Amino acid sequence: MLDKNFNPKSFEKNFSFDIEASRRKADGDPFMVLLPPPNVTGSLHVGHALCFTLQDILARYKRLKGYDVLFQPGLDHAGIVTQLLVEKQLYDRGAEKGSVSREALLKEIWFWKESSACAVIEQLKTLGISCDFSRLRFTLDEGSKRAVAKLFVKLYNDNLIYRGERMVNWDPQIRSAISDLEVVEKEVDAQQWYIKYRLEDSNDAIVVATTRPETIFGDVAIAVNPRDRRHKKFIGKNAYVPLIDRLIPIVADEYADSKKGSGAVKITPAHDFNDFEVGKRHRLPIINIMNDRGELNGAVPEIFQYMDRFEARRVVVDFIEKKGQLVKVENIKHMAPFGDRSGAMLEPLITNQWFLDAARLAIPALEVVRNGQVVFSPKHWENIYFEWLNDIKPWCISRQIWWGHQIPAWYGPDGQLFVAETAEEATQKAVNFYGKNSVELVQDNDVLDTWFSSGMWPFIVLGWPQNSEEFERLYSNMMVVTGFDIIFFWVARMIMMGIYATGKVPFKNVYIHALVRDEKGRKMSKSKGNVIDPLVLCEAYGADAVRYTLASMSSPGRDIKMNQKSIEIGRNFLTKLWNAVRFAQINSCLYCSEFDVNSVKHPLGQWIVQKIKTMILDVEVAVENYRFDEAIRLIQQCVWNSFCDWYMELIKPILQSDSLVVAKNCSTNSSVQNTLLKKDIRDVTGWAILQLVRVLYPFTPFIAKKLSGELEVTDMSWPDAAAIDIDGSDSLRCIGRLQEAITSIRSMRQCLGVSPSEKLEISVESASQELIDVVAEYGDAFSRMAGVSVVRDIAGQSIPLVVDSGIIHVGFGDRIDVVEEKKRLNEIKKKFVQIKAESQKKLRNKNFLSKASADVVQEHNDRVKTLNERITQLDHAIKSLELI
RNA sequence: GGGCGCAUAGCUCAGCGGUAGAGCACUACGUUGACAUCGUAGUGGUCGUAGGUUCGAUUCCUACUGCGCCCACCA
Repeated sequence: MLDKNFNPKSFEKNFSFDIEASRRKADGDPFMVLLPPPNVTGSLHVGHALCFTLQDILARYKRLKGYDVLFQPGLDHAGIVTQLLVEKQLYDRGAEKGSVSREALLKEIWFWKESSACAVIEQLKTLGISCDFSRLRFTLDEGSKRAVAKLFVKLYNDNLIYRGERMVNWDPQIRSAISDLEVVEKEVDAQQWYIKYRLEDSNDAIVVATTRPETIFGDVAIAVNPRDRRHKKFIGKNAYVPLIDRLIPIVADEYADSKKGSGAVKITPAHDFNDFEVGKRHRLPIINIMNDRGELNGAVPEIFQYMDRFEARRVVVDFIEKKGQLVKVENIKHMAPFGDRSGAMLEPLITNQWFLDAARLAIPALEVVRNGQVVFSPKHWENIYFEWLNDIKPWCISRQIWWGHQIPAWYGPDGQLFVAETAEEATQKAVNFYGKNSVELVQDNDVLDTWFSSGMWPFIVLGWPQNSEEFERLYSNMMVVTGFDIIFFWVARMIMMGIYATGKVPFKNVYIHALVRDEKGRKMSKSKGNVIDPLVLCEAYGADAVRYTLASMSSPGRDIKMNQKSIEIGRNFLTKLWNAVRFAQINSCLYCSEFDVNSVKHPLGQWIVQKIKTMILDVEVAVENYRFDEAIRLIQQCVWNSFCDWYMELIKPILQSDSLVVAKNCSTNSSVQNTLLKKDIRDVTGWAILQLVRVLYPFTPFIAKKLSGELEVTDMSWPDAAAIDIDGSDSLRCIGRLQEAITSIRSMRQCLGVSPSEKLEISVESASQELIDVVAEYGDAFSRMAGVSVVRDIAGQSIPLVVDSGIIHVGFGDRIDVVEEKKRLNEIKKKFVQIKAESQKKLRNKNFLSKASADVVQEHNDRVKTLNERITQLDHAIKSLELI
């Protein structure tokens, strides 16, 4: 028997994670969900909780449906983030910066990774994410390493990977290159200095505006716009770079914008992406003045050497000012690039890096989305995908850090490059190349961008490059659920690399879920302190409630604004469900396996069976369309409204009374009939609860498991709605009549301020035979729910209550205010007349009749007819009031 | 500068070419044997603005306004 109090902690913790249940089934159609591997660094946020919950709903739903489901878990080594984190821990423990060797650091990270991985998995389990944890993979495990090396070599041999000196975004804090995607632009307060560059052979000077005066040592030209009259005279002349008096040419280039700054721009090809291009066009030299720490290097005058870039900026400005070459300073706001991980201001820097020719891989990746082989939901994310891939730049894949896949490239003593899957292979190549017996090779120090291995994840986890049966079965049959922020980072790369490596798309469906924001709609971030920890929510409300609420708020194309209190939506619903099942238990409504739902004869039973059948079918559609919000709404409505508010209230008299009014046409021994009826209702109720629990299982697995256990049912399969075949239309109409009558009486009671404890007399003599029958059949429930006793003749005065099926007379003793009551009825009539008039107007419109669909015309005809009846009844009721 | 999304009840959001919905909040009443994490009944909306298409527009189209986001630009 269930406890009186619903306490999720009492059972959620008790369910040790069921690995068996999360394993694949041999039969069934294949379906795979690829969990976006969370960073091994740590704690999951609500966004993860949402993302994983939605995937888990899909995985569990498909399992119940009989699919062969693989829900593949994994962890990402998250190169830069993890290395920074562990380094910081080491420094915090007293290690000196720069003193830790590569081997020592890697050892430390591997050690730390073990415990962190466990913590992440525990969080997944707490949320009830039913991955097959026996198959847990890590993006830096041996299998991943082999696959990465293999693909790298293949790409290299196909000239899709190359090494070269290019300008990249450089993070001076991490001291590594990063990819364009890892650059975040932020608006910053800055200053713009106007500096005089003296001209050669003249006392004249040209004024150049710059926000980066420290880079003047790398200046190789000044560019002006050829159509800029102010500067035309300077073109072809030379100017002296301040402080160092190096002569540089003044060139004409469209890049110079006469509206910006002074109209003349200094060209520093080594430290600006645009200047680099201008430099190439004019064959200008490249002078690199910065080292990898963002300090000025040996190419600058000695006093500036090893000076930090920001310090150098101040000093340079100071010197220029003293020399009288500073014209003015402006305070401006402008966008500057920062590293998304370190937060440091980035430097464009020319370095030797490895690049992937993404543009070539993008061609088929674009095609598969265009032709519908891969479908995004919601659809509009495809535009974002196209936009990025259409203009994709070479991807810088090398990082100057240690934690990651070390690049499978080796150098000979003379710098000769050998790219191979293993050191042995590389050595063999070198031996052949040099014609010697042995060669000492040095492996490239760099590691690959973390997203390189992430992009290979769909086939890595399926054992690529081995072409297993599993791979054949599941690859291309998977589903990816993720946030829009990693469409470029991850989704696009999985498609590109998947097609390249295997010739097939890794998945057909990508569902992009909402972004979880705080209650004010701000993005959650540690610095704002508005982060909600899903574990805290699970602790407070239970994991089911968290899952339920997140799913209910997950409507497409809209971000989720949430606060902790919103989890009450789920908690309250589950409490209601819990109590409903408790009620069933108290009344011995258990699931009976011999029970045949199609044999249900009692209208109440037919009614709830019908409601549940419809709900199941609708939920199926909703889930298949990733409308998790819709699914939750449907379930909640069925459970709370149909099952609890109506069905359970209506069956109470049958279950609880020994002397119930015998159903119509039951002429034989009434106690025998009672017992049969009770048994019938109990069976239906037990059956109904089991269906509700099964439908809820994908969404709220813990409570579903607990409740199905209470019903002594272990088999969890999705209810087969198609097998439910009863004609419940009469029951639906009949219970509908009952509902309307009860609601109307309750409403009138409230309106007249009659205490709920006071029984009212009603008479249904003027109603249709159908309503008379229904009231007779459900007399007890009716009396109880409406707080009335049904009589033939009302003792005192009565008010006519007009419902769909006729007039119910309600006795109100001497409380009746005839004038008020007439007014009320007239208001209702007025509304009906108005609606009727609208329909009639349409029906008089020839265009409407000829152009509107037959259904709609019929609907309006029916409406007019129904309203006529009700208006007649209202008139009748008003007239009867006048007789009082 | 280019693009995308959103605008519906006090709040959070569904919906939809044919009589505007839910949850929360609010008001009134209520602890009748599943449930106060509850029940019953209510209050509350010219569906952002202006045009257009249509027999009919909250729904489709266009423009505009406001909010949010992505990409690009960075002297």
